[in-house]
Amino acid sequence: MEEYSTEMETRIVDAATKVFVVKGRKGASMQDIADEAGINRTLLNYYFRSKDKLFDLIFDKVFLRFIPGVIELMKMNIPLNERLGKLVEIYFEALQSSPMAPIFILHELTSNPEKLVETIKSRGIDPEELIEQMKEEMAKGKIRQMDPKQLIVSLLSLIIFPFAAKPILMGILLRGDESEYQCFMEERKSFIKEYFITSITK
Amino acid sequence: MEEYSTEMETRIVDAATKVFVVKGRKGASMQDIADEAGINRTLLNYYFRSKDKLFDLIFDKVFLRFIPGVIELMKMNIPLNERLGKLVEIYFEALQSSPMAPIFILHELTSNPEKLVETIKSRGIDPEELIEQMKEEMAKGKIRQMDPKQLIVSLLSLIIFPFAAKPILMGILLRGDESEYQCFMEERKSFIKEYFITSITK
DNA sequence: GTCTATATTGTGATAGAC
DNA sequence: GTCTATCACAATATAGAC
Repeated sequence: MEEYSTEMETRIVDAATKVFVVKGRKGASMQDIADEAGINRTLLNYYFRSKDKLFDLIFDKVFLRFIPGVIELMKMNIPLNERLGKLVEIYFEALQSSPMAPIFILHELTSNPEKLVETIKSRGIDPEELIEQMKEEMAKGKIRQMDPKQLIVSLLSLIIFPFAAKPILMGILLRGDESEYQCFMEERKSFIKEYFITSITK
Repeated sequence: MEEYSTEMETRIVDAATKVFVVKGRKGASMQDIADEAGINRTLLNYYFRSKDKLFDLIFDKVFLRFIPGVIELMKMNIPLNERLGKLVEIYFEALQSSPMAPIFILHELTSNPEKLVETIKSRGIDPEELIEQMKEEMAKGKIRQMDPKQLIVSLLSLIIFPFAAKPILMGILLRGDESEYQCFMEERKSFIKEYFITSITK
């Protein structure tokens, strides 16, 4: 029985992730990845057969970074505002270690929409439970009346967009200062909790 | 003196825009664009010299769709909540005619960050005036105390992200129903005004 | 201006020596 | 497993006929 993941394999996967996430499926070449890994180009084919196979592997891996935490969260039996607060924590942590992931995922999905079905449907991602809880708490008068879906999308927007739009924010709003961006993102977490989550709670 | 834009040129630009916006700089081939325009491939080189030149033209054009309206808005002398409401209107209109533009722009900027300087800095985009107005109205107690930059980014997030994330929303939240997505986006405009803009106003 | 033919380069992938 | 050599093909771009 062989190992599932050799040292060389993880080395390649790490390099491929870096390159694919920034340049995308077409923008990245096998040479780029080999250079990043510091190995010969043909080794990529030896270990992963084809570029497309390697890409699909990376895409799944990057995409999955944003799933398990949410699944875990859904299992907890806690009040809505607490749950939404934890959602912010989970996504910020995932995004801070993969800030480019949103653009990578969304660009691939727009130029390759059929991919969505394969990747998502197979996992147990279902916001129905969260929506139910929202409706309940609205009925009880604990939070303001609104469409639960609008609320979910709003929260995700507030969290994810600033990571995706980093280059624009840096250029226009923060005058190219990297440390100012870090500072901005640091404060953002509490901003979302204080000004959004709090304000929907009655 | 020749015309600045012949019929063939606009035909090519229209086709190139469609293709580039969906597939990106590398993902799109000259053949794709020629097919979309229904012309011979070599005519693209005849009219626009190279793929990169054509792409840069398209990128500028698409990017600029989101600028003039905001510039116009900044000149108006109106209260903040009204101004933010108009900002929502302007962006929704621009985004509804180019829903893929955000991903297109952000993907290009992440894999090509130096591009930002050339494209943005040359235009007169400066949020300083908007930030000033926010500070004033906070000082007067008209809106809640908060970092003006967080507020701007939040508003842009709420507007832009749902367009960029269309494939995800369709797949997970709306179960693949296109008309439900249209309906969702239609309601979103008033949702943002009612639940976000209103809630920051004291 | 528009086409065909062709040059040229980049890139993914495999064969085979070591 | 890792390398060199090579193939096959796709893609950009240009030259030149019409």
